[in-house]
Amino acid sequence: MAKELTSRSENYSQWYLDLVLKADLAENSAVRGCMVIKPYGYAIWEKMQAQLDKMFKDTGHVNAYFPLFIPKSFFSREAAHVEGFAKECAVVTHYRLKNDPDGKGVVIDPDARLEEELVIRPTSETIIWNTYRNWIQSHRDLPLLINQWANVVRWEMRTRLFLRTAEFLWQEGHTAHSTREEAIEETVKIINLYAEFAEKWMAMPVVKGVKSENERFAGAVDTYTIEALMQDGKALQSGTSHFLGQNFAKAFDVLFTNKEGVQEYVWATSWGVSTRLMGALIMAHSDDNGLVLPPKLAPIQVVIVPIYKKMEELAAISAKVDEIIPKLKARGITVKYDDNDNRKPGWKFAEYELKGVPVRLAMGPRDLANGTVEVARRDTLEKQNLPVENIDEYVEILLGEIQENIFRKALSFRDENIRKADTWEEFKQLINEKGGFVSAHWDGSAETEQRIKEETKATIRCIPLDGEEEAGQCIFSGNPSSRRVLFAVAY
RNA sequence: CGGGGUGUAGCGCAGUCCGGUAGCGCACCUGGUUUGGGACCAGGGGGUCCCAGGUUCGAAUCCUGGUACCCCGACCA
Repeated sequence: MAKELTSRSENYSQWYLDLVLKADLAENSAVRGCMVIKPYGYAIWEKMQAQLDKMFKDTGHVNAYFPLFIPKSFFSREAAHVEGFAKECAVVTHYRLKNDPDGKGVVIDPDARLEEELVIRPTSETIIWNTYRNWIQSHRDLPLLINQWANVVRWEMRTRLFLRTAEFLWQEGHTAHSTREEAIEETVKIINLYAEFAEKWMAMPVVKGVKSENERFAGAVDTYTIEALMQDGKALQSGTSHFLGQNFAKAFDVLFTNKEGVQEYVWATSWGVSTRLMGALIMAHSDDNGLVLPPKLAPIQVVIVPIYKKMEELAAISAKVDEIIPKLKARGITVKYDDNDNRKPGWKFAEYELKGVPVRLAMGPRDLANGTVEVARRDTLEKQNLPVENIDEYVEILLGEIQENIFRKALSFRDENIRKADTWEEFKQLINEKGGFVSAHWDGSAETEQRIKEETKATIRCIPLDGEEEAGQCIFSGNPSSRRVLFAVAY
């Protein structure tokens, strides 16, 4: 019993941390706030990347790469943007080290000070729009639909593996359009794409909506978001898509000549999802036995464990397994045969449950004699013995079933945890005692939002896109409101 | 940046109050027995006790200064 997980009921955040460490997803590095993503964790991220990249390309986007460093002056161009990001940036001031004159290691060479400091990108709008100025002259150059996969740095004060790290991996899309309508259409297209990815691939239901002014991206006109609900009742912002209006075009002088021959500022969007999605994925489905991964993103979808006493038995089992593996692979299923003799079956069962492998096949002498195999599914922990012929077909169907089942489970949890509040007392009680999303009327003012946050820690997660017009009164101020918004305590 | 805590083997910790041979569990190595839910026995290897200075015959332990990380708040994808 090497790896004990803290249970969720005992201490949810410790459970999360234990899980990330013990499932070998990531660990803290020698650098404060920065993590090492380990091979198993990175393999999950690669699967996410592959699918997202495909979805971006299917919608007409192309990849490019812009520099890690951004001249400091670029940050002063867009006022709201500076305000939002300036505080948390890492800055490069020198370009050379030299041997310490006292003979101890190296020191910064004071003669190597940069003329202009370089900011390590917290996001790339500025460097990209500075570049777009040279790329865009005419409406014929538009739209420009570019994505980049990159790392960014935000000097966060408190960090948590995957959920908030000083350096993180993400993709950031930056598009340029000739009309406001087209840019808004792009913003919405992407938030829908993110929602589809979250639900179909991560099996994680999300609420699509628009951010309030307080929660909006620095420099955006509108921020669209997908919000997910974690098992502890806290919300996690999982992806954002921003309509930037002409703010960055104006800041970086990006103009195009329209069909009428008139110069206009370009319309912009930007959008991103990050390795935070890993945190969301981990928390969305996992249990006290470890990770539960949706089959579509599991690096190993099926593990086969042999059970044997003598080496002859192992040989016989391996021969049978060698027939099964090609059939599974032919169906596009990723399979691992763990015939490592140093670990007992019980150890392997526990280990692969911890790692969230969706399906486990176990085969021993008994199965060999009966022509069967033991099939165990990670989501429900159910086991059954099935005939070994056509097991590949069964496993393929089962993987699909698991994908659906964990989504349904997460969806009903989410839906059970959206509650309406019509009075301030009711609101406070729901936030404090039940958590989850609370749907309530809000007067639309930043002050009210701020006061609610101070008193309950709850913030407006979003104004849901599918919300209906409904006359009501703000739960805090009593002022009139035309629709409900979703509040929650967030990560 | 405020409040609290911790730095001792790869990991988790005891030892520190009261100075005197650096320990335990897991992991690791060797051999054997095991293998249908985290095996057992025997043997073995592994340490600048966070750093610097001080007190002392002698410091993981006492004193001074530093430093790193973790947790709780304010800030955030």
